[in-house]
Parts: sequence; C-alpha cells; structure tokens
Amino acid sequence: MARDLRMSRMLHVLIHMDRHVGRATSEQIAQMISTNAVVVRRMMAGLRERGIVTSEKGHGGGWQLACPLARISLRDVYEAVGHPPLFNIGPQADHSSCLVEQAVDARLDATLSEAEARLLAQFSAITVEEVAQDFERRFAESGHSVPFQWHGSTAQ
Amino acid sequence: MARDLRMSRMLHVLIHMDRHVGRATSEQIAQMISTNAVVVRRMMAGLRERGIVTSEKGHGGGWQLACPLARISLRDVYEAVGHPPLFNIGPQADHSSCLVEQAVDARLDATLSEAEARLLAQFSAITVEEVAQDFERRFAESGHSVPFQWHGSTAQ
DNA sequence: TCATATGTATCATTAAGAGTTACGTGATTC
DNA sequence: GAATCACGTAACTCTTAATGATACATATGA
Repeated sequence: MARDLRMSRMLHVLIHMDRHVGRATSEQIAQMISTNAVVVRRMMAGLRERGIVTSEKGHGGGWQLACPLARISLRDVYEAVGHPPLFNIGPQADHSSCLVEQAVDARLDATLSEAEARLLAQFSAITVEEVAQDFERRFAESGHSVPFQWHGSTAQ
Repeated sequence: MARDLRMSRMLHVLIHMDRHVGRATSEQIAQMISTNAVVVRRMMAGLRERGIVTSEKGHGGGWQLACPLARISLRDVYEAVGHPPLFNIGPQADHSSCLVEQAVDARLDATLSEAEARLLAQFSAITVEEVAQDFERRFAESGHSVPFQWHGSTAQ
C-alpha cells in the first residue's frame, strides 16, 4: 500500500479518546478512522504493552487512556505501533561482495541513519497534547458547537 | 515491495561507469546490479534527460557518463530517478473533514517536510565523486588487484 | 540487409500494509 | 449458568507500488 498509516491513525485516536467519556470499543474507534475493529485491536495492542492505554473485555469493556496526553510523545506512539521503517528509499537489505555497492550502501545508510535520528528526536520533543492543542485552535476558529467531530455512533 | 532501490542502484552504476572504458550496454549494467536491462533503461532515461548520461543506439552503442562524478550530487541522482517518496510513514493522502485528523495530519506533514528538506540538503552536499572515494579507500584496504569488482561480462 | 542496442508499452511478480473472516477467551448481565 | 458483549489472534484476501519479464518498434553500424 501507499504508506504506513498507523502512527497518524493512532494520534488521531488518542486525541479522540482523551475527549471520550469512559471506554471506547474497537468498533467505535474503527469508525473514527474508517477502518476495521481488528485493525484497531492490532494497533492498540502495542500501546497497551507500553502502558499508554488499557483494555477491558466483556460488557462495558473497551479501551481507555492510561495516562495524560502530555506524557505521550510522538516517539512513544511511533514505537508503540511497531516502529515501522521510516524511509521508502535506501539500499538493498542484503550485503553484496561488490566494494562499490558496499561503499554506496554505507554512505546512504549513514546519511539516512542521521536523518532518522534527527526525525526521532523531533518526535520525542512533541507531545500528543501539543497536537491536541493544534486541534483546539482549529476548533476555536471553526465556530462549531461540539468539542470535536464525532464520526461514529454515540459513546456508550 | 520493500523499498525503492533506484537511487542506491544508480549511484552504484554511475561509479562503475566512471571506471568503465567506453560505453556500457543496458545488459552489462543490468548484470552489475543484478536486474533486467529494461529496468536499467527505465532508470537511465531520467539521467539522460538531466544530461548526466548519454545513450547511443546500434552497434557499439550503450550508455556513457556525460559529466564528471564531482558535478553530480546525490540530490541530482534522487531527482533523476523520479524523486520517489522519501518516507514510508505519514498521514493519508486525502483530506478529512475531521478537525482532529486535520490537526494530526498538519503536524505530521510539517515535521516530515522539515525532515525531508534537511535530508535533501544533505543529498545536495554529497557528490557521487565522494562516494567513489569511499570506494577507493575500501579498495585500498582490501588489497585487490583490480580497480573494482566487475560482475558482468567483460566490457565491449 | 542483418545484427545490435535503445525506447516503450504491456503484463507478471513480489512485498508489505491494510482489510476481512472466523473462532477462542474472559467479563458482565440476566 | 446461559446469553451477550468485547477483546485476542490466527489465517486468510485485497490493494498498491516497485520490480521483473516479454514483445515489438526504431535507429545505427558493419
């Protein structure tokens, strides 16, 4: 597919959850981001392992934030969804016996690694709360009457 | 597929071509990078348009460097192979009416755009000649008797 | 005129994310 | 304790983009 959407989608979900009363089911979350409940559980599993969200089974179950958005960085979310490869370009994974190819791969790897480190540092410096505030500004400018646009069915 | 290999492969090819006497056919180049001659022509077309290489048809034809490696930056090569998307992560391409999603996408796009600009600046600052010198160092340390490891059949 | 090599359209293959179905397990409600 | 709800997860299919392969046209040189 085009590219990995998990980080973007999880940020979207986390901010909605922060404004969501009580628990949200996988089905409700799936409707927020226009996808399937199984896809949601797959993504959320990584966040649960890191203590960002909790899940409960059975009646009244679902997902809930386990910490304030101010304590979650974009880096945390990136790692939680499985730290997918950042770049779409780069050398082949396997090693060649050709010294030219080795030199090219090494130089490209080094350049990309440096860029990756810088980008991850940026992610570390941005909290989900900051992004939520971006949304608040947009909302204030829009003049809507609800704190966010709720796509799915009403909360439990 | 895993990721876009064109930039890496083209760098590999350009350095080989710089050490190659006369013209190299698509078939010979394809063997250098273990692929198909048509794939090579597809990649090289972009380089020809930018004046990096020239091509000749018929007997004795093939590809030839049109300028010294010192005049070609990694950025030039990146653009020549069609500037493929740099990142494997990011928001969905289409726009949503959800203000939360808009805020997330905008913040992510901004962060990635900044990272992209920095990486492209890095690419602009590195010439293919520098990478060729990386190879020369590796070669000197390896103690081989030929200036590079030629994978294909002997040159014309 | 024939062999050679590029130019290109068209289709097949491949890899990874995303989507879907099916079924198991635990928790709540009745 | 039976039914229902919701997560947990395995095992598929679908989609997309890069890559690989085939076929054929065109141009060039021997």
